[in-house]
Order: sequence, then C-alpha cells, then structure tokens
Amino acid sequence: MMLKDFARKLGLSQTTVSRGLNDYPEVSAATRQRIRDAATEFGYRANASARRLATGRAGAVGIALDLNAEVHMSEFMYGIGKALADSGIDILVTPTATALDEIDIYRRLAASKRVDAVILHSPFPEDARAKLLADIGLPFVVHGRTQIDRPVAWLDIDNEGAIRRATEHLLDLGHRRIAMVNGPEGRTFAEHRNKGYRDALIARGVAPDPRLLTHGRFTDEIGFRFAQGLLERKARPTAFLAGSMMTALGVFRAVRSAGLTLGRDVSMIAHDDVFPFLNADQMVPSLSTTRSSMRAAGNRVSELALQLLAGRPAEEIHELWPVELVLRESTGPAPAQ
Amino acid sequence: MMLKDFARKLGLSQTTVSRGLNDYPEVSAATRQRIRDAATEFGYRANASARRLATGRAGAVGIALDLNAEVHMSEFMYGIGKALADSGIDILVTPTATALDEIDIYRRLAASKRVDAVILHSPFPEDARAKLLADIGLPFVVHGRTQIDRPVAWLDIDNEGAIRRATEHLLDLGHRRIAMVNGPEGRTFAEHRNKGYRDALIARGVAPDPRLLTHGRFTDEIGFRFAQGLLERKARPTAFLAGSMMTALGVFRAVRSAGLTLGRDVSMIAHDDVFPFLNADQMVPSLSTTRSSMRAAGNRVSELALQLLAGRPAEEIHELWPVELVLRESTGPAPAQ
DNA sequence: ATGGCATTCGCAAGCGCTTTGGAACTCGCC
DNA sequence: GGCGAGTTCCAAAGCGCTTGCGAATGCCAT
Repeated sequence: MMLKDFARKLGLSQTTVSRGLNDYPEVSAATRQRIRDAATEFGYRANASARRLATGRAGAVGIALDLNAEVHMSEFMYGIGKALADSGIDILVTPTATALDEIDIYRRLAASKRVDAVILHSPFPEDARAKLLADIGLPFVVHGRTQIDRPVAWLDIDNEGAIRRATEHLLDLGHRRIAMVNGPEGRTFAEHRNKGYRDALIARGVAPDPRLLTHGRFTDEIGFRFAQGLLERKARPTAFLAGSMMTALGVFRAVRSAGLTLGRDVSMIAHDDVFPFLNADQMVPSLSTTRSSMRAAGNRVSELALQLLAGRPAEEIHELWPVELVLRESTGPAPAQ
Repeated sequence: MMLKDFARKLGLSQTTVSRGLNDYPEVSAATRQRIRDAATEFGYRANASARRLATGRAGAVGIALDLNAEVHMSEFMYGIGKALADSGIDILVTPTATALDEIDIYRRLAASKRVDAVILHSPFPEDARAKLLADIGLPFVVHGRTQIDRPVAWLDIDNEGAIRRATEHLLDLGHRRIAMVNGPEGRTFAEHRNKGYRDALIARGVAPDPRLLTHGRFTDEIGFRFAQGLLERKARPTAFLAGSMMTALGVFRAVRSAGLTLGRDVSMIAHDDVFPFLNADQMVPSLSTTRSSMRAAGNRVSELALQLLAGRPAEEIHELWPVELVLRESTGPAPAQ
C-alpha cells in the first residue's frame, strides 16, 4: 500500500498523512493519532527509498566489519543496534579485510549517499580512513581515538589508565617480570596500552624488556605461543597482561601446560570486553580483569552518531570511559625467587 | 555530482550514461568503457535512493543479529559480505533479542521495502518467521532448515549425520556413557543433533539417558556447569559431545578441575564452526571436532540469495553440506571400568 | 455579521534516477 | 544511392515520498 491509497482510505490528503507520520506541528493531535492508528492497523510504512530521495537523508549509518577485530564486533554491533533501531536508522555492514579496503568502501558509501554517517573502529593514531571521511564530509564517530587535523567525534575507553593500573597492581604484588600480549600493532588502543604498561614499569624503576611484549590479533593461539616461549626461559615472567579474553585463554593454557598454576606461580590480568559466551568470573581460577563492556560502548557510540547527525559539533563529542579493574583469583603475590 | 553533471562532462546524454553504467546492450563497448573510466575518475556513483526508487529494487538484504547466536554471527556475516559486496548489494543488520522481535522487524523491512530478501538463521522446525516471510512475499534463504507449507530456499549442514558419526566413533572406542551439550532447545539444528545422537546410541543398544543431555546457549559456563555436575557422579560419563567450541571450553575446564585428563579419562568431540580466534588443532590436547566453516556457509548463503533474487525458484535451492569429522587427541578409548 | 488570527489542510513541485518510444545519425554494403 | 544494423539522443513519464506555499476552516472578539 502506498501513501496515496493510505491517505484516501483515511479521507485525508497525502500531505497531512505524511506530516502526521513525521510529527509536523501543523497536524492536530487528534488527526495525528488517527493516522498513527490506521498506519498500525493497515501496516502502512513509507517506502524507504522514496523517503530517502525526498529528504536527502539516507537514514542509515555504515560500519565496516573488520576481520581483525571480529570477535568483538558482534557485541559492539549489538550495542549499536539498539539506539539506532529506535530512531529508524538502518545499519549497513560491510565486511573488510584491511583498512585500505575501507577507504574505498567509504568513498562508495559517500558517493552513492547510502549512509548519513559511519562508525569507525580500531583506529590508528593517524588514521587515513578518518582523514578521508573528514575530506569527503561524511560524518563519523570513532570508537577509539585518532589524531587528524580536524575535530573528530569519539568515544574511547581509558586503555592507558587501565593497563597502567593493572601493571601497578602487579608491581605492588611484587612482580617484576611482567609480560604483555597486546593487540595488533599500530592501532591506537594498542599504543595506549603500551604506554600505560611502560609508564607504570618505569615509574617503579623496572626497565621494560622488549622480549616481554608482543602484538597480534586476539586469538588463543597468539597468547599460547608467546606465553609458552617465555615460560620456558629460566627467568620466566611471573605475570601476564592479556589484551583480550582470547589471548588470555592461550596464556592460561601455556601456564598449565608448563605445569604451573595460575594465581600462584604466574599471575594474569586480562582485558575483558564482556562477552556473553566467556565469563572471566566463572573461570577456574577466576580471572582478574580490566573490564569494559563492548556492547555498552556500541550503544553509546550510536547515540553519539545520532547527536552528530542532529547537528552537535564533533568537537563537543568526546567521551573517555574509565575501565574497572576487577581483582579475582588469577592474581597473587609474586612467587619467591 | 549527479548524473546530469556527469553526463554533461562526458558529452553524453543521461540516458546513455545510465545505460552504460547498467550494462545495457545498446551502448557500444567503447562508450561503455569511456563511461566506466570517467565514473572512476570523477568518483561518480548513482544516488542509491534515486536508483532504488526508480528500479523498485532495494539493493539490500536483511539479516537479524540474534543475540542467542552472536558468537557465530560475525563469522557468518563476514562470509555473507563477500558475495553481496561484489554485487553491490547492501547488508542491513538489525539486532534482535528474540524470534518474536524478528517478526516485527521483517514486517517493517517488507512494508518499507528496505530489503529485497532476508537471510534467516537458526530456524525452528516450524518457524513462524519463515511463515511470515512467505506470507508477505519477502524472499528469504534459511541457514538451517524449517518446514512450512511452501517451498523454502535453504542451506544447512548435516548436523544429524555429523553427530551420528561422532557418537558412533565414541561408541567404537568403547564409550557407553556419552553426554551431550547441545545448543538452544527447539532450534532445528539442535533437534537434528539430538536425533543423530539418539539414533547412534539406540542402534548400538545403548539407551539414551536424558540426564546426559542438556540444551543451552553456546557459552563456556553452560558447558562447565553441566560437565561438572556429571563428573561428580559415580557413574560419570566417559565422553562428551559439545555443540560448540565455547561449550567445549567449559567441558574441558570441568574435566580438568575434576582432576581428570582429556583424551584419556574423558573423551570429547566438539562442533567447530572454524573461528579464527579459537583453534581446535592448537589446544592441548588438540580437540577432535566435527568441522564446518561458518564463514563458507555465509558466503554460499549470500550467493543463493542472489540466485533467488535473480528468479531461481526456491524449491531448487537446497544445499546440505557434509560435515568433516576430524579426530585429534581429545578422543581415546573408554577407560576400563 | 465581519474581520482577524490560529489551526489544519491540500496542491503541486520537486528529489535523482531508470526506462520507454521514437527520431537521428553513422557506418558498411549490395 | 539507399537500406539495415548499430549507436546515440531527446523528451518525458514515472518511482513514492516530502515540503513550501497558499487556501480553507474554526473560533473569538468586535
């Protein structure tokens, strides 16, 4: 059913019906309600393409599903969905393997006016994608932080502070050889974590040992390999920082297969994005974590995107979320040498 | 830039340019190429909304991101993306918490002509969502199987056969008390797995014990709880079937915390959807699995959706994929009583 | 009754593209 | 030289909605 038929059925003009549906003030409350009810009854909904063409708004935001971050993405996307769905905004997902692909994707999305805004995640400190988006004038919100020469709307968690605190805590427990399995090299959040880690060590007079630090995707395997290699050494680390639950799983496995006990011989603090399918609290021993909900972040990012579209200036849109440090059984005093 | 400007710049009419871009035969190859090149050079792309309105095609397929299956969804979606992106079809994702929500979502998508087709996953044997889609005439491809009174396009993996073979293998190894952590109750794939499990047991004269079977979401915790409960019993199971890598992790953990060794005291075969972040082959002991790539399935499903949209009848579109049984170290002969 | 002011409504012109019908123009060829 | 095939163009009609502007209506004060 189209607007014409629907309006006729109501005995109103297309104009009034359209206005009623779109909350124009010049439609009386009674008429608006009548239109609303009829729309529900007959299941009328404006044709999205026609509406988009007429308004010039795409009514959608885009997001690239990055292969390198995909474990996290379903949680993030789930978060995004809520706020946007309520506003009738669609989510356009495009899978991508590299940040380079993304540039092309955004170009296309912009040229064909498919989206009003995009959400950028896992940025680099100087992000070519962000630069492009600013250049072509496609509004965007970054989940993470990046530095370009124009104002950027972003929401990030305090990765640096989180890891600093986690490192400090391990130092307080007497650990001195603290290894870290960080995320993919070059991404801002990984750099921030490096900084938090280094700063905490240096502040206590512990020289950062490059052999105790690695970067990589958030997979079980990377955590395992790295930890296994280190645990074989005579001067093995007594504590690990894991960038994700996945790498934590790998480290955990390596600790066990070295015949060591987590929480006693080796401590670990992992970053927990709060997945429903893997619960740090339920592990044995339960895992100490720096915790921040990916879903909550997604949800908020989409709200910020909405604000950006509503005209709020990007320079006003900055949120830095604190990260909880949750101590559980996987952390304990450093074993006596 | 709009078609008008772009055509003028080329010294061609809008008609010819539009036809060139859309592969109409009456445009010479030379002109077509010239148009193509210029489009790339100037970054011209037809306004998606205008095009959709004019053609009546939405150029998008929808998919509901089900909270209950989300771990798997990012892999699946990544698979979907490839084929669709190449065809310039958008992917519209809507998060949802329940199958009921989905009904509403599809209604909306259909009424506003936002998508040409949808992809339905994790169906029930009699799926109200499928029925609705058939009723309102929105084409859809099911990942999984469902029975409604009209032809349905689907792609599924042979869950029943996979679990039957896995169960048979465990029986061959002498196991008699074989427990299974199945997926959410009621979903077709879970029912199929139940059937494969039961049939294999019964064929060997082993009476299925309902206490050895449970259903639930694919989380570590569910696997752990269930296995832990069973392993405390005197007549504990000697083997487990896990419906996913997540539940397998939980079972694994329970086995360990009961002081038992996987592959010796207790065997396990898990279903592996092939996540990049969790590798059955790399675990210690390595995990025997029934394996089928979620990503590959997603990729194929999107191809089938394209075929469906191209007019191929739904009754022709059925694919049942075999599932590999990969034996590794987590399976061994049943321990002597 | 009249005029004035809100409040409600409708007309019609777009939005940028696709697609049809018909005409024009260029070839090569009998 | 004229004919058919192959290209290109023009003009225009949608696609189904939004929205600027003007018209109608209702109500009250005069």
